Amino acid sequence: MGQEILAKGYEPREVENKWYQYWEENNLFRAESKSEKPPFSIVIPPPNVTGYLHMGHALNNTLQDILCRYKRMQGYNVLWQPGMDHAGIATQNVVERDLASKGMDRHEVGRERFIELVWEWREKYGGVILNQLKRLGCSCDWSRERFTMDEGLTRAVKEVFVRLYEEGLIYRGDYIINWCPRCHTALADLEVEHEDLDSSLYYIRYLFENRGGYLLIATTRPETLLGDSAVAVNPEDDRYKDLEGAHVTLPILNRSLPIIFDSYVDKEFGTGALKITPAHDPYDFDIGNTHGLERIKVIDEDGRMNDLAGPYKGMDRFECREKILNDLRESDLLEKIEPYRHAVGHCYRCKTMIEPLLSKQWFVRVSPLAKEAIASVKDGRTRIVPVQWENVFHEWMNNIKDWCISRQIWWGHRIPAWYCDECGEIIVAREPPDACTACHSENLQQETDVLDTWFSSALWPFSTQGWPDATDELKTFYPTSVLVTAFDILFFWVARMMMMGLHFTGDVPFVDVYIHALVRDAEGKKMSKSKGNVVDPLQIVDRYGTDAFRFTLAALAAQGRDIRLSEERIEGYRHFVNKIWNSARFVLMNLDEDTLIEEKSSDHILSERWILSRLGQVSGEMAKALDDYRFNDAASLCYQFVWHEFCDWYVEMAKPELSGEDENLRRSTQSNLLKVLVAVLKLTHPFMPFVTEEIWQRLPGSQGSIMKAKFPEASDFAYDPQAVKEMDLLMAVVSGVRNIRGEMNIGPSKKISIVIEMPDEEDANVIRRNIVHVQNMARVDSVEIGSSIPKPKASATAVFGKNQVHVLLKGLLDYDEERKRLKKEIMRVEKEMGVLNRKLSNQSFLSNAPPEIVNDVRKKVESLGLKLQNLNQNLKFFQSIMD
RNA sequence: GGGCGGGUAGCUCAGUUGGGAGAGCAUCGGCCUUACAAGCCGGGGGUCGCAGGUUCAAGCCCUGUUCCGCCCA
Repeated sequence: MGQEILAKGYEPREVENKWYQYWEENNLFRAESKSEKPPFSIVIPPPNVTGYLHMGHALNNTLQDILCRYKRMQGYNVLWQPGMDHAGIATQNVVERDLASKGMDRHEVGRERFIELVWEWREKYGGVILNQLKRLGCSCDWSRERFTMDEGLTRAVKEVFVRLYEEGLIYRGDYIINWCPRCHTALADLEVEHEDLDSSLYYIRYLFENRGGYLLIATTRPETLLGDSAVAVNPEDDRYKDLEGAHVTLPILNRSLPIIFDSYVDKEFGTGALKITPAHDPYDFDIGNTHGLERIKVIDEDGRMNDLAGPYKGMDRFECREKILNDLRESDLLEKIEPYRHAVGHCYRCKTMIEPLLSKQWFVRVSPLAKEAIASVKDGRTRIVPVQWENVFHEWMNNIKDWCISRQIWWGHRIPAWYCDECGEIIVAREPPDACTACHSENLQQETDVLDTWFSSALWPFSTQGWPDATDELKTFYPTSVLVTAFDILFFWVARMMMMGLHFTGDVPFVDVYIHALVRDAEGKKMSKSKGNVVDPLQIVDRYGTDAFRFTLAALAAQGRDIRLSEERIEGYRHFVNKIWNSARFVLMNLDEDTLIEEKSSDHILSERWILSRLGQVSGEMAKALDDYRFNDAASLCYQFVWHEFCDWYVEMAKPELSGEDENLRRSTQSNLLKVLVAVLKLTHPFMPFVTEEIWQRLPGSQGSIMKAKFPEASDFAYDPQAVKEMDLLMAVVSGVRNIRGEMNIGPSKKISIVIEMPDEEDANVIRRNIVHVQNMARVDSVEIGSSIPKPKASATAVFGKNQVHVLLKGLLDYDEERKRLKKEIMRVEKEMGVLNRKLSNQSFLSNAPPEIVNDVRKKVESLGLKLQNLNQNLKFFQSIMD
């Protein structure tokens, strides 16, 4: 009994830092650039450099860590590639706020200095989240950390930009884009969040020229009428058939507007007549192009009315709306206002209302790239799990529009394009050119815009591995094995990585994409700062320990469903951590100093043959579940096995052997306990890295970290069907007695005698051999076993199949209680038999159902029949006593 | 408006080729049985949203319907 005794309860706080440090110091997270081992690689979805850990990160990274630890234990050369993106707009905002607090703005400090300040900020405050990931136990290879603004990744960005430009897949042009007047930059369509708002539909009279009357036009944005260049109606609309060639007068500015015919116009909406403002609405822009209309821009980049807005010049767009409505009212041109609810776009960073603006921007021509990505999913080169996301992916990819990649901010990859002051030539190059390629002028200006952060994130799987160089890392780890992410960046990131990866490496960036759930609060709402329902993962970790938290996330991570996180659930799994701790405590307390795991199987006793059989099955099932990304199944298999098989039955059955006289049996039991505990720790390690390491390190004979142990396989343990069958019988006997105790309120301290009636001699022998366990687990004093023993008087009986267990209860038995209990049981069995008998008397069931199903039903009826017979006899017996 | 997902025990959710409805928590009863009261033993609790249909057999497949959530326009 020389083993170190574990503390009574598991205290995560002390343990976690210690082992994380140990893992790092021993380089256990390091991937090998070249290796004989098969590769397994994951690139982390790079968090923002400004970010703090939230529940989404916690789930996302826990799942990745589970996979990485599992694969490492299976002998793979695992790379978990960590890093961050530079979050252009968000980071710039942070540093600008900093400046503002000192009464400055970025224009005062200038571009160069400002970028220096951002780097300084990044060194000082950026990347907090990476240390937070460490508290979750994440086993990233930190020696390979990357940042999208690093030199290497910047080189990849330039290379990609130049090549795409040369291939004609990047172009610059005047288009309607989404403009954020607060961030002062263009945004991609994806970066606009639509929100339904209660608004109004304004009906405005556009007077006809050269004839009486007016055309009534409905609009949600009256201030844009200043930029109108036409009015459109549907050519099929009978109401407006006679308007061919007619003109109306634009209210207030009194310009003449043609009436045009376009089938885009919805006859049902408003009055069926649409004002066309090509410079301030994406659809109007398209119609304007079709009809060659003038683009009149009346709102500027600050969201203010410009010179062309006439009397409204200088007004804010919302102020202008009110003023125009007033003016229209005064001129009797505002006919009515109807309440109207519609979706309005907002900036995803700052929530400011988006202004669609005509602007010169850089775009990626996406559809040729999308084709390849679509094909790669269709032919299975990339597999999306769960599969239903494939539809969403295809839906979006098939309707994809060009991607606006230029941003009017300073923090980011500056677009490698130069404009010639002399001839206007555009030069796109990897290095700054000395002179214009067309006119040889040296007066060149570099483009001031930077690239969308997602442009660099799209290169992440290969830019982090050294591309465009042909590095060992690329050869070893690309394509990556799986990408783990939430669906909300399926388009932002996943699709774009696929397009870029396929185009530039010729191969998919990842073989699998596992899309996991979104974490919501207990009410099912998305967690957000503005709602104030954010739960800080690190507070949870502080309260319950990392292992309990991680296990909870895994247990809740069912495919295709959102996660509602409740603290009760986490608390429940903290109990599980403690359960494992205490089972280890028990095992260690009962080992000898020289106990070792032995591999003999011939003389194993029933409980050992059984637990090893189950261990093998569970190991196989857990591996299968993890291979299929069914994290919740893997977690619950683990929970069920450890608690309800290992602890509830096997450990209990080891107790008499440990305290018994038989020295050999005692030693082999010790050995087997250790063997099963070791396997349990290994199976659990990917979910609960800390507690398993802590216990592992205290086990006799364990060397190094549990991280390097081999994950158990089904074939590591002998499967013994006979043992499983015998154990079922034993469990039924024990449960039968416990059930009677429970229902009749006979406390465990009251010792009882039982009589077991088993017609089958072999069954009886099984129980005879294991009688000590029946006594121990059911707390029984004396037992009698036989093939036909008359039911003792004053006893309660548990019936299972053809077998019966009578519990002698002289002086303890409440006859009435026992009759009630029997009647209840009889009713239950009769109900069940009724269902099955109806099946058997159904001719079409007998002829159509597979024979094995019919056979099963027959067997069940037979066994239930025996049980019912016994139950009825018992009931009759009690009734005769009562009489 | 288009598309997707979901309604299963009081709560949160599993349920993988259709074949006897499950788990955790909560609840009730009994226990300090020398690993664990963060524990042990036992019990109760569901017309699987509603209505049809296919089938010998439907929580699962089909149709319709209602409610909730999300995505896209």
